[in-house]
Parts: sequence; structure tokens; C-alpha cells
Amino acid sequence: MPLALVDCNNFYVSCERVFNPKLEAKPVVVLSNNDGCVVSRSNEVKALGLKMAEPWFKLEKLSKQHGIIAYSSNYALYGDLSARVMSILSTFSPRQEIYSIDECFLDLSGFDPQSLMAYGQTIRQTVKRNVGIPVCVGIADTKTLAKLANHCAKKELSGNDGVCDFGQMDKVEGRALFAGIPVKEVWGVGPNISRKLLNMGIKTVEDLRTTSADKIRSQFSVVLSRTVNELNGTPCIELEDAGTPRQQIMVSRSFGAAVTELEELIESIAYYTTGAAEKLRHDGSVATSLCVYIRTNQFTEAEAKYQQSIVVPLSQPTDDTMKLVSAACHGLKTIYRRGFRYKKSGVLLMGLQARKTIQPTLFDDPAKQARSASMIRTMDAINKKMGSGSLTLAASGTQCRWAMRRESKSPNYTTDWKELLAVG
DNA sequence: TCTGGGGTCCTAGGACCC
DNA sequence: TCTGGGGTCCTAGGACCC
Repeated sequence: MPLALVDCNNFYVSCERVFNPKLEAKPVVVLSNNDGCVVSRSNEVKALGLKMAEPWFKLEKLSKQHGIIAYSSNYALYGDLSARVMSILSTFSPRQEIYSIDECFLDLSGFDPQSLMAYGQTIRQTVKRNVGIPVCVGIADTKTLAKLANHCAKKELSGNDGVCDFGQMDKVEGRALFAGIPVKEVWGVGPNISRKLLNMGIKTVEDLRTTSADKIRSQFSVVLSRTVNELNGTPCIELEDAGTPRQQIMVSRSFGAAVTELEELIESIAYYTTGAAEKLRHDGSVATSLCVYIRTNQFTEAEAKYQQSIVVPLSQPTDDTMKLVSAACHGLKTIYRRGFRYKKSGVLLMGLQARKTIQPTLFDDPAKQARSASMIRTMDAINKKMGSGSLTLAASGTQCRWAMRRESKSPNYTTDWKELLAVG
């Protein structure tokens, strides 16, 4: 039952480098929405000690000093390259779980255990050759161990050029390796749990592995006790097949500039709800309620603070953009207060269920519903063909003063004819 | 202008009902 | 009048991940 975790190295930075080879060997970062935080760092930047999610404006001096090159995030580019990487990886196993934009699990059961190291190398070389993105491969019997093996491959702890297979390690070797890795590197152990573990004297992966799962369960939660079992080779987290639907869908953004007027908040909420509804239909789900929230800047001390959210039940489960937008705007109007400078808004679709399970009600008008569904399908098709956002509801507005800042975005090399890479 | 991301799931605890 | 157990549903907040 071995499985592999394939993870792209410094994914967003690597995407930028594919189309701009001059960035190779230079310190490069990619920033989050609004050019807020550092979300991807090249190895050169990691070596400078720059942390993940650090606010960019605080790094101005350091970045000048070391000539760090910063890019705004270009999700159209990263999403497209991700799809190419995932498609190639899917050919290496009958079962693939895409875990995030830059990593996936592959089921390797049935393969010759002795050949997996070589197979891992083939995977790396194929992705590098066909897309230009470097990846590392971790192989083990559980998801948590595969994540850890991937960590070892990335840090070159196992000495095997981008691939690490715990199956090729004997017990003594494995224990020594685990005893040298801080417990915070384990998947599922964040800063909080890590602190509490340290207080209990559990410092390394090996310490955690040898702690009784029952003790962990009573002091923490069933989630972390699963982690302990997984570290011991007992799978507790199943491989999820493609199409396992999400339980909630969130779309939220900070604004490029503070917003005070209800009309502008409505535009942002309509826009985010439209995006959330597209994800919802992509999953084949319907929502039974939604939550709208708005907030002022949480960091500026001097400003008046306000944050509020409201849950709006839907009269019946739906995936109809117009019904969702209308419900979200209705909710927004009840929580909006004049006189605040808003910095962020968001929409959360909740109570998701499969569209095919919903019960029609007495008051349904099938003809009307068919018309509505057909219009939504047309909108989705146009947006897929012409690019996301080509066709939106008028409620989303056209000015978008609230839209995010992206001052140093690279071109959409692969998704926009006008921005193709020019050679020569 | 004036800088601080976005998304998902789990758990604990309260309300309510039988 | 007070005391029970046990289940479900909901919400808020915590924690994690990338």
C-alpha cells in the first residue's frame, strides 16, 4: 500500500522561472493577493531567513539589500501550469488525489517495492522535461509519512536527489532520521500544537511517534492521535478520489483600498459569490445556506473597528448564481454600518450537498428553473472559453475600486493570446 | 495610496427535544 | 419541585494547510 506525495518545489517561483529563465539562481519571491505577504520563496530567499507569509512591506530594506525580485501572484498562470503537472502525474498511477495546487498523492500499491526509488526519479524527470517545474517525491505507507518523506527529499536528508522512500530504510536508520527532525515538521502539527508538545518534552518526530496514541488523544484530539498512528505506519487518512466534494466553499479578499459605501461592498460580495457559485457547480453541489462577512482593517490601531457576519438560509438548496447573489446581498445590507472603512469581505457557502439528491418542492416552476439553469450553463461555458470574469452580473460592477493590488504581475503566458511569450 | 493572504475542517459547548 | 440521560443540531472559534 505504498503511496507517493509529489510536491512542486517553490511552486509559484518555479512557474515564474519557466517563462523567465533569467530568474534562475536569483532570489525571487511571489506575493499573495494585494501584494500583502510572501507566499513563495526561491531557495536563495529561504537561505536569507525570510519566513513564509511575512508581510512584504516590512521587508523593503532587506529586499533592496539583497536584490530580491518580487512578483504579484498570477493565479491564471499557476493554475494552468498546475493542471499540466497534475495531468502528467496522473499517468503514473491509477489513483491520484490532488491535494493542493502544487501537490498530489499517487497510489503505488501493486508496484514492485524495490523499484519505487527509480520510479520516483522517472516522475521527477518527466515533469521537469515536459513542464519545466522541479518536483520532489516522498514515498511511504501513510499520507503523513509520505509528507514527511517528501520533506526529507526536499531537505536532502536522505541523500537521494529529490526522492525519498521510507520503504527502503531499515528500522534503525528510520529512527535515527526521525530523531533528527523537529516535531513541527509533521503534517498536522502547527505552531500551537507544537508548543504544547514541546512543553511535554516531545521535541522530535521520533518522540511523537513513540508517544501513546491514547495519551495524545486525551491531551489533544482524535485528529492528532491519528497522526501518531500514521507515523507508525497505520493508515488513518484515506486517499480521496477525485471529485470528493467539499463541505463548504469560501471566497474572500482584502480590498486594494478601503471601502466605505454599501454599493461598493455589494459589488465585491456579488463578485465573490459569483466565483463561489462557479466552484459550487464545478463540484456538482448545491448550498443550503450562506454566510456573508465584512470587516475593517484589523491592524490599524487608530481606526474604528467593526466586523460582522450573518448566516442567510436559502429557501431551497441551490447552485443558481442569481439566487445566491441576491441572498448574499440581502444579508450584507443587514450587517452594513455606515461610517467604517472596510478592508475585507467574504462569502461562505454552507450546508453543501450533491445536486442530484435535492428534493423538489411544491412551489417549483420547472420551466422557469430550466431557463435559469440553461443561462447559468451558458455563462459558465463562455467564462471557461473566454476567460474567467468575461461575463458577470451587473451587480458586480465595472469600476472595482475594491479590486486587489497587483503591481508586479507577470503576463498570462499560457491563458491569454495577447500575452503569449515572444521569442526573438 | 500607504502596505498584514486565502481556504477548509474539526471540536467544544450550548440550546433544544424526547 | 428537582433531577435524569442522551441525542441532534447549530455556532463560534481554533487549528491547520499552502
